[in-house]
Amino acid sequence: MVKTPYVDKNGIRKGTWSAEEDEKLKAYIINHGYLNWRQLPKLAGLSRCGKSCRLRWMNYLRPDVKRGNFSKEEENIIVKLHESLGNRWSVIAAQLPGRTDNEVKNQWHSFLKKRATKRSLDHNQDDDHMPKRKRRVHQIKKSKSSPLEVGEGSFASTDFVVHGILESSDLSNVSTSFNEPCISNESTMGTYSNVTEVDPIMSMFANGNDVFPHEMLDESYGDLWMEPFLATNSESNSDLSLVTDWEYLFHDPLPDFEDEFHVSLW
DNA sequence: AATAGCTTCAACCGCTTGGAC
DNA sequence: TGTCCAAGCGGTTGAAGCTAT
Repeated sequence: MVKTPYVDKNGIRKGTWSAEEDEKLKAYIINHGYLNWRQLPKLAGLSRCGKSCRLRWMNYLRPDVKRGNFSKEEENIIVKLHESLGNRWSVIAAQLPGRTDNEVKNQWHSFLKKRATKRSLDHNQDDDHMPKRKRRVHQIKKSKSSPLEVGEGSFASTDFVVHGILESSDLSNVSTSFNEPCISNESTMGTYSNVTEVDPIMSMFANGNDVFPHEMLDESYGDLWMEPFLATNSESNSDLSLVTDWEYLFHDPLPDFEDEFHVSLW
């Protein structure tokens, strides 16, 4: 399952990483961090391009990468998030501590896609019986490359779009050896903190509830990436209203978490 | 046992984004 | 405002491993 190593015309090594290369990269990053991926291979004594080094570190070498099979809970999260976010693998992966976008993507294509398709078909049969509830149309900042409209799934044809999902939440008790920027999206996600509490939403989800709360934030709540999403207790709910159209999104009854979160329904 | 077809997943490629100037 | 560059993201590829015949 590996690509045969070779050296391209520029003398850049490609393909599978050797154990020696791994060690060099790891040692360099542990000692110096990674400020400039393009310079890094030179400084670390590697004949690789910076991109390749970055990928190797992010997807394989960094200490908090979780190896092994996906749990049922993780699979459920992927399916649910994919329903609302589409192929935004890095965003989805950010909700799965220790999992990379590449892993999530591979898992989706090799297994979960079939499951989700089946689920979607099942749900579509029920669409006519859905409760008609008033829905707010969220305006989204649409980028050229990553439109947020959902192109597939059971609600693709409606007026509903997801404004964004709060990504700054650290949904795990992630601990990392380094005080590095959050790896999945350095530019927007801040840093890993020493989070010791599991997010209640996630713990609820992990505890077997087949539901996942999506929060659609109104523009007025500010930059969605900057908001401290962790409304981990009721004290914080005055600043951050979590708005959801839960049943519409997931065709599931709204779970009983209104005690912990301020949930607005229309 | 041989082999064809399928699955898995590490790695690459090309495009987009965002910051600096 | 436009250009350049580094980093990030998602799609795709390729080869080993697995399974069915």
